[in-house]
Amino acid sequence: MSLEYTLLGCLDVGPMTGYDLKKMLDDTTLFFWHAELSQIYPALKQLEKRKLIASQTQPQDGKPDKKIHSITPQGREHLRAWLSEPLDSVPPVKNPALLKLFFSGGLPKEEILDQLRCQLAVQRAQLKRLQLDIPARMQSAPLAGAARPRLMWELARRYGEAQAEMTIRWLEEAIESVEKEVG
Amino acid sequence: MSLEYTLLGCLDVGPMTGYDLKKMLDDTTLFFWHAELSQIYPALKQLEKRKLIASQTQPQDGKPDKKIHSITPQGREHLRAWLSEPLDSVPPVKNPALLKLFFSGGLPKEEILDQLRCQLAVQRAQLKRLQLDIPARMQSAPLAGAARPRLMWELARRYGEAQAEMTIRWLEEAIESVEKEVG
DNA sequence: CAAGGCATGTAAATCGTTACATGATTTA
DNA sequence: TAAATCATGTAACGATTTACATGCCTTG
Repeated sequence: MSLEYTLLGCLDVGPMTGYDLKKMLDDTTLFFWHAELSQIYPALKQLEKRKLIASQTQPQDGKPDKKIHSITPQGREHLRAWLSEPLDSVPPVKNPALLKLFFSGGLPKEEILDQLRCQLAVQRAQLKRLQLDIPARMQSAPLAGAARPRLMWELARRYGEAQAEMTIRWLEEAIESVEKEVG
Repeated sequence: MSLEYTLLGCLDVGPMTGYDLKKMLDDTTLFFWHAELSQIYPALKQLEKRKLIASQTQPQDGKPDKKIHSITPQGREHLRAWLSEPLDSVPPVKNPALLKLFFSGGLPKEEILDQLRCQLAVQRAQLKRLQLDIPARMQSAPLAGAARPRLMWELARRYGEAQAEMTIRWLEEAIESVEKEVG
């Protein structure tokens, strides 16, 4: 259900093709939302049928024609209604790394530590990406100029950064706890 | 795919019914993993067909017969193989709260603040649950006695706690940033 | 000359939620 | 007396992923 609003939210920034939408998601929301092209194209068709977006076709040669989608006034209204709706519960989370750790009590100590060290490397790489790549990509994304959207984007990025930093601290402490443990 | 390992991981602790498995998940892993009964029952059937678990039926009256599932040696081996497999990428995350904020740049300042304050209340409640309810439930969960599993469970709980604390700090700062903002 | 970007999609399969169906016992 | 707990499941729907299909142009 959120994919619908994700696409409307992106198109609220400016007209785009399905391919552009995928790139925009990968460049800006990847660390808190993602979607495949095979999911985006049918969703766009459905949004058009509901008159929440409109499209115009731009002929090309050598490539399939470009279909440029734009949000309609009804679409903008629909998006706005969703944005105003309060989110009053903790979103359901699925964290396979934590799940694995949770069941790893029976493993040899060294294997648990290997797993935790691997996660630590992954998270440190992720933090670097959030501090270097993402800001650059957000800068170059369409209409990043307006003050208010830029603040929102920066807040989202800061969340990702804080999340990665927190996870790194937690992993460092977890490694210590497991190392110290008797048995 | 992870549901399969989740069930094996739980049954590695001791034999249980589908209903018990659901309760165990709700009591211990809820803040990083969950599943519905309608998903658990078919998954158990499939695991039994693959000889990774076995079941025995206990007649009852007034209620459907209990089906008590237990992990087989092959099942234990299967679980172990999964646990040893390194997780070398950032798990894909979906955070609808962050998604909404990301697109809220066009909303009146006060509406953004309402949304953030609502999230703050939700997260404070979540933190309390992680500090009070979850430890109590983990204590009463089957075989919580063994030292190594208990350490893993405590590490998972600490992650949830750190996550909630981080989110609260982030929301407090986000509210300040939006309040201060001109326009 | 292989890989990746550009540009569209469809089809099949899997994963997950919500609703339905049954029915006794216990608790508020 | 209504709701929750115990206990099993199925069916329908919706969301998501993976694989398939096409084909040119650019970059390394």
